[in-house]
Amino acid sequence: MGKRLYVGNLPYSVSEQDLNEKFGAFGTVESASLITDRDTGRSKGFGFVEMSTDSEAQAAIEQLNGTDYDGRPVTVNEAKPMKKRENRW
DNA sequence: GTTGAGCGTT
Repeated sequence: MGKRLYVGNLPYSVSEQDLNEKFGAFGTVESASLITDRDTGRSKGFGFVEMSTDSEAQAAIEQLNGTDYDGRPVTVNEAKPMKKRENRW
C-alpha cells in the first residue's frame, strides 16, 4: 500500500487524469481521485493521489506543494485520515 | 471555492 496525498486549491479545470499525469512524474500513481460535489457534480477543488511508495509521495509533495497550477498555488501534503462516515442520511 | 467514497439502515 502506498501513500495518500491531499491535493488542494486546484482549478476547476483539473481532472483526475491531469493529477495522474502530474504526479506520475515523481513515481507510480496507484490512484488519483478528484473530489466532486455529490449534489452539484462540480469539482470541490481538491483531490487525492496515492503513490506506490512513501519516498515517491514525499518527492511529489516537495516538488509540487506551493507551485503554480494554472494560475493557482496548489497545496500538496499527506492526506488526513478519512472520517468514518456516520451520518449520510 | 481546501481533507473524499464505497457499503448499506449503522
